[in-house]
Amino acid sequence: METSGTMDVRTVCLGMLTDGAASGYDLKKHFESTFAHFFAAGYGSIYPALSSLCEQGMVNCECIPQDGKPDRKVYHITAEGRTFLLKALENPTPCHKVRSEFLATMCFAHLMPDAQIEKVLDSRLEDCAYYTKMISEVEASCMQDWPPGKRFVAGFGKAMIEAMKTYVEENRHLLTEESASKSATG
Amino acid sequence: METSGTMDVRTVCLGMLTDGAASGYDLKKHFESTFAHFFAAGYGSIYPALSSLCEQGMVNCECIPQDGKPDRKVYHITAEGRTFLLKALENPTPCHKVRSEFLATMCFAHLMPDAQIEKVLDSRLEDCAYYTKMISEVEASCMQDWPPGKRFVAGFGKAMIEAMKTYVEENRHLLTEESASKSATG
DNA sequence: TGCAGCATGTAATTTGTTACATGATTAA
DNA sequence: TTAATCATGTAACAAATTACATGCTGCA
Repeated sequence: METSGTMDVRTVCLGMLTDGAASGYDLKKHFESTFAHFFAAGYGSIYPALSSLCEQGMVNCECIPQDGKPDRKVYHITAEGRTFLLKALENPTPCHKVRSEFLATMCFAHLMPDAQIEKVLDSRLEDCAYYTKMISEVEASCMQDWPPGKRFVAGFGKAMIEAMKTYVEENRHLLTEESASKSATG
Repeated sequence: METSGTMDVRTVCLGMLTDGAASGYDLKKHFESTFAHFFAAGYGSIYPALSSLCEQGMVNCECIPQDGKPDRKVYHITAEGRTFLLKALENPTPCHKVRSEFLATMCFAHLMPDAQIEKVLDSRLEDCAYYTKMISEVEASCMQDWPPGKRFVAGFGKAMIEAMKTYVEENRHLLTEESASKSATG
């Protein structure tokens, strides 16, 4: 039985190309903006992904010569590519995985000095602020062009980041000595 | 310059052993319960991690013979292991990564039939329910033994999952034809 | 003078997943 | 009798990260 595919870097690149032809460099920008909060990919996976899609006829490559720079390679999705993408989208239970070294670290907060814990929490809040700002910016610049799915996804990101920020702010006191002595004496 | 380590499977296993000696099989249970919402690891990474920690003197292995079953190998953290763990915890900016094939799929919802979108959303809510229940159960059974960090982490998981559930329930209507025709006619 | 941006790619390495391999005990 | 739990591990594979490699343009 042939199962429906997974949304790996290849397939996400293919999906991005349904919005219009683009180069690997262009796709990287999407991974750094709209997709940044839930799907990471660097040139080291994007370029091989596009080559492989090309070999398999999922995309066509248009080489645009440039002076000085390497040829700009603009990829267009093909009919086969669309079919393949639709198949990948058929998976009824796509995963949503979290891999958090932050939480793994906080599990052992009792082994850390308070100042160190505070730094870790502050850096997490900075990260939240970064993503919140970034999503708001991309929304402001191009949300009107987006299909409903992308709006849903951007809103999802904002909601999750906001929840993270709120939780960290409201519960960080649980992690420090101050609170330990308070609960011991209070 | 020697940078502070990362919280990979090895290091998380080492951290788990600060709670008391345990076997690979025991650690797997932690990965399936308390750590499940933010750190995945299977036997294929746990056993090699423990072997490698043993070789490097981070842990000692106590072999307990059993009838029928293979020897139970119980690992104890050593002083060097503790030093190494503390070093790993020094990273002031531990990452929190999301890899979501669910959101990647929803980006292309406009290419999917409504029924398919609904299935994907329902499966996501089921996943939320699973994690919520699981965290509540482990909290009920052993939260009193936990250091504050673990309580913080469990609460974090519940808050994030709750936020996800709420967002999906309140915004799923944005993704279907029904809403598209409503907004076109309304 | 130097850095950021444009623009591509490969190769080595790291990391983790999946499948394979074994086999007793116990409860439904 | 059949599935789950206990209990370990390896080998092949997949996937992605990092470092390497090149080189022009334009801004500060």
